[in-house]
Amino acid sequence: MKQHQVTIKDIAKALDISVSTVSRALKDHPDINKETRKLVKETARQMKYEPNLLALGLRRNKSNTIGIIIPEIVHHFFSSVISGIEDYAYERGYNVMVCQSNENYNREIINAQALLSSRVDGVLISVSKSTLDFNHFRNFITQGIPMVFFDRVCPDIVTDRVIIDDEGGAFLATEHLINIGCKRIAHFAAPQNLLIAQGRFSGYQRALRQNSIPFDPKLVLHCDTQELAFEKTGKFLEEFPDTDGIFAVNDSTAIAIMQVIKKMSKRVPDDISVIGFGDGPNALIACPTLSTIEQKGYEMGTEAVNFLFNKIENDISADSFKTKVLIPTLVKRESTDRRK
Amino acid sequence: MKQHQVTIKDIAKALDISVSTVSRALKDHPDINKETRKLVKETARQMKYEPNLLALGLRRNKSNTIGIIIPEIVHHFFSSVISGIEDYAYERGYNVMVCQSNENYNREIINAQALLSSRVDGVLISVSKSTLDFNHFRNFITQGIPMVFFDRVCPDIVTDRVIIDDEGGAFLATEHLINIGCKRIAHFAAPQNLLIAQGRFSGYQRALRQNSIPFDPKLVLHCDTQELAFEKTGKFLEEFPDTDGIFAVNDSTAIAIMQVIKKMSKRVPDDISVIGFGDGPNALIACPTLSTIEQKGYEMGTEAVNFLFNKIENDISADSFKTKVLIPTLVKRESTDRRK
DNA sequence: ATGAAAGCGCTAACAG
DNA sequence: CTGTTAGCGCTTTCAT
Repeated sequence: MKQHQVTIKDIAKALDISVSTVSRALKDHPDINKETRKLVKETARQMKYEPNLLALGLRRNKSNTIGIIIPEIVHHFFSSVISGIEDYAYERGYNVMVCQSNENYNREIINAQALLSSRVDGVLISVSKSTLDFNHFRNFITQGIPMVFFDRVCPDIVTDRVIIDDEGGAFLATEHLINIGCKRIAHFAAPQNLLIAQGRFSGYQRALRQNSIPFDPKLVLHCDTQELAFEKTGKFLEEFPDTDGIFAVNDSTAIAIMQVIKKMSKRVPDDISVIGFGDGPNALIACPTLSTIEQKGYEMGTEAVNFLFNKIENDISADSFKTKVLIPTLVKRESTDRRK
Repeated sequence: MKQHQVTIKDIAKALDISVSTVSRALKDHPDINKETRKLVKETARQMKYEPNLLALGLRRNKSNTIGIIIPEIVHHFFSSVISGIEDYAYERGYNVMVCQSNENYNREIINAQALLSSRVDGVLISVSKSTLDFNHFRNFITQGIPMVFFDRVCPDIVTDRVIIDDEGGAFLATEHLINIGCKRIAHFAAPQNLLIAQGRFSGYQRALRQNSIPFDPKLVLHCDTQELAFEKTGKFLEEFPDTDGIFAVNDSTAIAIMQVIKKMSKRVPDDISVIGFGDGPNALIACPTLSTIEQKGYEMGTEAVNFLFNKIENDISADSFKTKVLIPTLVKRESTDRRK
């Protein structure tokens, strides 16, 4: 059974002084006698006093907690972001509450409510694939709770944002395929309601255009997971056997595509070159190693939480909103290496 | 700036009734008139009322939050555990506070304090590699806060535990190497202060013993990360060129070992067979695909949090402690497939 | 069926 | 330098 945890009242009683003296002594209030302060602190230590954050939060209307809503934790990119957020929050003395939406809109709504109820001081959000309506996020704004979107941002809501230059990254990826000689380049894309998916698609198109390669909508399909790749790649390549390059919207899809290609006894990169997006650890493990676009998750986390703390701690500039765009870089590996 | 969030007081004022009526109406207290209840609930909805969990927690001495202390979030196994915990906690209406120790003892102490201050209702812990003293965890016991260790458990403290049968898993792995014909089997191990490392080492030894293969301490080395594997594998294999099997304490080490072996122009599995432990997604991506021991992270998370809720919600059996042992299974893949 | 008031742990006027 | 008191939002006796 949960015990009564030591309170300042207990300390006060033990020393026969008032709670306010204890409170002040613990936080080095200048008015307090040095002797008293020392005594109080020592007693607190002995009694294993830990301040009650619930009480403090109630009093100050500040929980010292930030919330995260993220599609899924088990994903190298997202867990890297969380790690960055956690490390930075730790330095600043904040706790982190993590909610995963599991790409589910309804769960995202409940997550938002939970964070509202927990009176978090700020939220960091990456929206679920299935989310089309964003009103559940507006409540944070109404309540004056700072909110920063990262990666999967919300198009309709004006807030701070940390994003990758998806368009630019996709452009780099596609142009790289063109440079190594690919003529018929397919794009395995994510659902177009996500801005990141739109950006990557645009970058792909721009690269084709700038290199005078005709855009063929048949070469673009919705396929953004390993499972879908296993399901669709075979049929796709039978239907379009002249495909000689594939730009996949993420690494795990790209790797699955390569595995299917290998099973079909075609070779990567010689018959079909493949490039992904993300540069997780898998890219280096895959055979051939996967060319991809580097996307710094940890850095995205620290940048996002940095924006958040700026808003939380100086509520002055509360209505100027910034967008930080992280510039991705091309990582060339074996899956696009045709020099032979 | 953080706004005043709507309270029951605001609702009471709006309807010109007392706060106690509002409170009761919101939680379907039988004494309340149906009309009133309906009215209150409707008004609450309109005013976007969200109960203040800080106040509730203070009042009830229960935060509806559970804490996790974990070595690192960016790790497939651990993030799977968190995911399991989060999903289950979500179902039960609990929030999850995540702290990562980054394998750092001092940070683990501070994490524990933070969770104590946040008055979490229970904690789930996997200890850091560098932790040798466990007194910071005892405070949870003193405070009557249920605690469950998972995977990296604490040897000295009596609590609920969820572990993998590491000894058994390691036995399976090693015996599999023996069965396919390996004679000189090395073990790339983790620091022996971790119980899991001890277990895996013992399983390795038992398999050798039961198969009458002499145990050679020179074939055991501390090497439990990708980096260490890149650094040490080459030298090791030069020194012991007759090594024909390696059991690595985890998958990422095993995969790095295979990469080094390939660079040395030896073949896996024919010259040296390799087996890992964990069965993360990497095992399937590696070339050759990695034989390994399956370790169910998500299930470990749900089991652990299930133990925790039993303790939290029926504080009756508060001093009977259970240990759940998850039985790992052998997954045979190409890295140990010598049938040719 | 509803209201008044106390109290959870803490801080911050205000008073001495 | 220290103590008294009110109040953060909520629940819960105890009245009515």
